[in-house]
Amino acid sequence: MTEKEFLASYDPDKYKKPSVTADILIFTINKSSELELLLIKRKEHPFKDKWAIPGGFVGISESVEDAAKRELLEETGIEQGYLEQLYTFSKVDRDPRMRIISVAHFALVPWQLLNFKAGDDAADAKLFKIKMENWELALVAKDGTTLHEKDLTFDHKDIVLMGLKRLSGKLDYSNIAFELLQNKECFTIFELKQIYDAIKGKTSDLGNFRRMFKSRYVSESHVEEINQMSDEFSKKKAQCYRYIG
Amino acid sequence: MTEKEFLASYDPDKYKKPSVTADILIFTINKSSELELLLIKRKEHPFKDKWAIPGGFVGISESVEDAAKRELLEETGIEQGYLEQLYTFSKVDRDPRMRIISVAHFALVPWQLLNFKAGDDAADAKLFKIKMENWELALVAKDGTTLHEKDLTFDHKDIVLMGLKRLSGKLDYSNIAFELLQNKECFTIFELKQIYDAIKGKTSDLGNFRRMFKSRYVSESHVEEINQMSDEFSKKKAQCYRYIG
DNA sequence: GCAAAAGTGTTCTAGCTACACCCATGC
DNA sequence: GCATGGGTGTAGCTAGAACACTTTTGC
Repeated sequence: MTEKEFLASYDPDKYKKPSVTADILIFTINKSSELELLLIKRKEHPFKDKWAIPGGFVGISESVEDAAKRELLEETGIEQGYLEQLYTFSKVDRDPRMRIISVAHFALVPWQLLNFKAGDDAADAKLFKIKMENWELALVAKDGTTLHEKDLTFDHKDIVLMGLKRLSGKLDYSNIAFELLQNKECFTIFELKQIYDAIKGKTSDLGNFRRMFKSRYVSESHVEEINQMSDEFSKKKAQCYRYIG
Repeated sequence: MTEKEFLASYDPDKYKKPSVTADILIFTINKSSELELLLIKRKEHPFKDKWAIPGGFVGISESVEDAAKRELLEETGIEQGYLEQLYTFSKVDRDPRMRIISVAHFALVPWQLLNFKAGDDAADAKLFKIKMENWELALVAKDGTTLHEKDLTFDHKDIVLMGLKRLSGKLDYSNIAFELLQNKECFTIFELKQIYDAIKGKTSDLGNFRRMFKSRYVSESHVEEINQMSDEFSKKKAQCYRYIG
C-alpha cells in the first residue's frame, strides 16, 4: 500500500472525537489603571445566564489561533491585537454537554479599542475588575455586579488564575506590557508603570521603575525617546517614548 | 427549555471535528551526560519509515494528560515520570491524513528507567543526541543514524525546538532538573551540574554552581544533605544530597 | 502651601561571573 | 606528577529595593 493509497482510504471518523474550542481571556486596563477581564453572560444552556469566558468551537478548516482571532473579533470588534496561547484544558467532565477540550488564550487590548457588545452566544458582556480577597479571586463590574471565583462556570476559574499568573510572570521577561498602552507611539514612563502595577497588584517605586525602564527598554532599543511631552498624567510635562519592538 | 432538556437533546456530532493527539518529547540524559530525545520510526503511513515524536489519539473519555501518560507508558514502560504540557499545535495542514490538532508535551526520564521498545505504531525506537550545528538542529543516534531538522516529519521540528527552549528556560526558575537525576534520594552536586550543562549546551563554572546549588536549593530546603558520600563521579568522595521538593 | 508626578542620586544587598587556590586520589 | 573533581575564598559587576531629595505646577 502506497502512502497515496493509504491516505485515500483513510477514514477520519473511525473513532469518536472530542470537540475543541478556543477560549479567550480578554484583558484590558481601564481609565483608572485597573486590570479588567471581559466576561459574557451565557445566552444558551448549559449554564444559561451565568458569566463565562468568551470562546467558540474550532472549525474543521481553521487553526486554533484563527478561531481565537475570530472570537476576539466577534467579541470586541478588534481586528488584530496581542493574542497568545495559554494552556489546553481537557478534563473529561469539564463541560456537561459533551467532551470538549478547550485551548485557552489570552488577549491584551487597550481599553479605548475595546468596543464590545453581546455576541451571538451572549446575553450580555461586561468588564470585571480583578481583585484578590482572602486569597480568592473576586470579579467586580462597574455596575456593582460581583462574582466570586466559584461563580465562574466550567473550569473557568482555573483558566483565569493561570492567565493572571502567566501575565504577571511575563512582565519580567517580555515586552507584553506595551500591548496594553493606549498609544504605543507616544506614552510616558508613568503610564507604563500603571500597567505593571495593575497586573502585579502592587505599587512599585517610581524612581526605580524609571531606572528599570531606561536600562531594560531604552538602552536595549525596545523603546526610543520622541520629541514630544505629555501632561496627561501629571502637571509637570513628561518625556514621551515610542515602542519599537 | 430547561438545562436538562437542552443537554438531553444536544447532538455532539452536529459539526465536523478535528482529531486531537497527545504528542510527547521524551528527554533523558545518557550515561555520558548528554541530552537525548526519543524518536520512533513510523510503521504506518503517512511518513512511513520516517522518524517522529511518539504520540497517539486522545480518546473520547480521557483527558489529554491521561493520553500523554498512556503514551509515555507504552513507549517507555514508565508508569510515572515528570510530564508537562508544552503547547498545542494546530496548523490546518500539519497532518496529510486529516485535520489533527496536537497537544505537545515533554517528559523527563532518568536514563536507567528508560526501557523503550518499538510500540504498536513504531517500527523502531531510538534515542538521539541533540546538537546545534550552524544554528540548526541535528539529531545523532549512537549507531550513527543522523537526522537533520528538516528530516523530522509533520511540524515536529517546531515542537522539538519549542521543547528545548522551554526546558532550558525552566532550569532557571523551577526544579525540573532534579527529574533527570538517576536517583533523587542520593546525588552529588556534580551530577546535577552535568544535567544543567547538557540542557544549556555549555559548561558552567563548578565552584559557582556549588554556590548556586547551596543558596537556591539547600538554603531553601528543596534539597538536604544526607549522611552518605559518593565516588561515582570522581576519585575524591563527594557529599550526597536528597531532593525534597 | 499642598499634593503628586517628573526626575536624579545614594546606599545596601543579593546574585552571578571570573578567577585563584587548596585537597584527595586514581592513573 | 598530572588531570579531575571536591570544596572554599575573593573581587567585581549588575540589578533591584529602599529612600531621600529637588523641581514643576494645578488646585
